Amino acid sequence: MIAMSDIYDRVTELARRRGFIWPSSEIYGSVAGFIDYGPLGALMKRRIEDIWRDFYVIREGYYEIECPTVGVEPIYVASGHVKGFSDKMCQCLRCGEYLRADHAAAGAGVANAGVMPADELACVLRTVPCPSCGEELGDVKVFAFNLMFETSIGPGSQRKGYLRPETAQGIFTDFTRLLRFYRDRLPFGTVQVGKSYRNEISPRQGMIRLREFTQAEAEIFVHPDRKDHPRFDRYASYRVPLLGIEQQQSESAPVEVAMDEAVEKGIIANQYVAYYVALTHDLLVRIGVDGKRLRFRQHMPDERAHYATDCWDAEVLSGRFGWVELVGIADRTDYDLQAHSKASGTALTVFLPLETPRRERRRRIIPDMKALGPRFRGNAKAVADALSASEPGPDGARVTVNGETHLIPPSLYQVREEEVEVRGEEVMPHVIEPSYGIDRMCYAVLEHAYAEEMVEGEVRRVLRFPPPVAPVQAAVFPLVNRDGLDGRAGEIHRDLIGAGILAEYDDSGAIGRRYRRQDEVGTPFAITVDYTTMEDGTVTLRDRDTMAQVRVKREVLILLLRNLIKGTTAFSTLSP
RNA sequence: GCGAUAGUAGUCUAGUGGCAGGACAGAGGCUUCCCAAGCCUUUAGCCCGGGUUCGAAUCCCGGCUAUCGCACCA
Repeated sequence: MIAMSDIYDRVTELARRRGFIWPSSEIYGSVAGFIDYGPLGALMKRRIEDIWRDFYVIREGYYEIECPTVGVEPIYVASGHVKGFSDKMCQCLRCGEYLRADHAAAGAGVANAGVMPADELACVLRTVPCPSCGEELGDVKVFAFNLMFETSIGPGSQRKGYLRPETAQGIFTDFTRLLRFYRDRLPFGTVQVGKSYRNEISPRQGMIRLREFTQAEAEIFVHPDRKDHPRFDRYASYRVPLLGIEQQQSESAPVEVAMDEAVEKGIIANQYVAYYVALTHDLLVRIGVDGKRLRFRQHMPDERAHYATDCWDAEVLSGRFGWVELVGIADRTDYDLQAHSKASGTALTVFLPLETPRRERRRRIIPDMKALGPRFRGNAKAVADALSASEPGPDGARVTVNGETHLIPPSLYQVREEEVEVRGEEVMPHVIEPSYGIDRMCYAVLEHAYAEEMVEGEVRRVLRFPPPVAPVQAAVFPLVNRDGLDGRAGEIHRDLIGAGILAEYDDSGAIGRRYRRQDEVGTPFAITVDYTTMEDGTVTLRDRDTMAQVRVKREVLILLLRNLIKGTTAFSTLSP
């Protein structure tokens, strides 16, 4: 067993040396919060993303879209990121410490510091002591630090843009197009996998907190009153370790609960959230996260965003970082669609027809524009709108426009009682959002896959990736480089590549060294050509985890390897 | 961002002012009938920029990065 405090160092050292993860732009000096994926890291990340797509795009049927990483300012004004993502800060002139301006003021007993504009804060702070050095702050500048990267679009016009802080907004801004694509029905979902950016003040923790990172997000649009998942039975009896609000308050351990029970008992708000909690558990275990070091923690009421009704984080136990959030699953209600609808003036609703249209009596007020126009001039339209929405009395209707109340006599409008057919209703969907941090998942898989064991007095280092995640899928070796063994091994290597299997060929040094080299990068299977191969056409197939070997006929090798790599066949079921 | 500590080959490391050394890894070769064996050859390094000095990996200043603490983490 490896000491937990060491594992981060060992994993990152291996990842650096063998081409998984590198510091970015090293020759010019790296920048914190940015990493490069080397050849094997990029492959592994791609495989994890593709497994994610198997779950969400193929199985759930939520098609993937791709939006720009640069977005115009109004998107992020509407989403709340311009306001909510920025902190008012100031720098102490004496000690140079950067401070949250509102925190400093509040700490000195200033009321409403959190909602105070910058110039007022600066004023208040004059006499406030610096929490760091104790000196009065005096004439400090208060400036907004926004966690979004800013940019400008095009020359001259200087239209302001931001690098997206999450992929979700692109899906919301495409809502009407998507609704049409999905033929005006609920529920439907859309996913996006891509880069997002947050200009963290001080990123640490390697791959855990990055300034540029990859997200995989699904936005599932559901009827606000129908949060039962149509395929809930798939995960109804699936058991997941849950650390609910109750367990956190009593500081007790997570409890294993089946999803149907969790919804019935009200631990999880609805079937949709529960379904994606279970699906996420399924997915994370599939890519190589250790199920014993995985839990789902519910956000405490004061922790979750004000619009979310329920939120669960998939957390994974890291030797270095403790419990780390990999995935957030939230019911975002209609917060985003409301915000974008309001800001853009576009209706972001779904027209849902009733099964049987119902007839309704309605009273309609029809303003006489010919008379209203000359009388109210510029305000005529507003008055007419207010009139239509009013409840007229016998003496007329009272309407308030621009703070003025007018009495409109009955001669200026008609009241018509009519029976209308109501064919359906406009509904603003709620959004269920599972949001995955791909880079953190990659790190968690690396850390959980890393193992050291003693073999004949030597340390063997292995990355025990599940075969579908392993960057290199197979290796081919000649036992020795003579008597035609190397030529035969070369043929087999070409066969594998021709079959779409990513295989490496290695004939250097001793066979044991080659096995170890592949163990270290997690290659699950090795094929060795020996003298028996030359006699009867069989090869040795060696398993990374157990180092066990079986003899396999060359004709079935490719089919067998495909099944082993997919995970549909286990090596342990093969006879030696 | 502040404070402390550190930065020498791909990796780990020795080197307190005087020719930068080793181990492992890598490459080429020999050897080798299944798990980092052995032998020969070989590639490769003082984080960046200034300063002090006859002379700096070493001392000083600044920057960058990493680790820890603080702050930050919608």
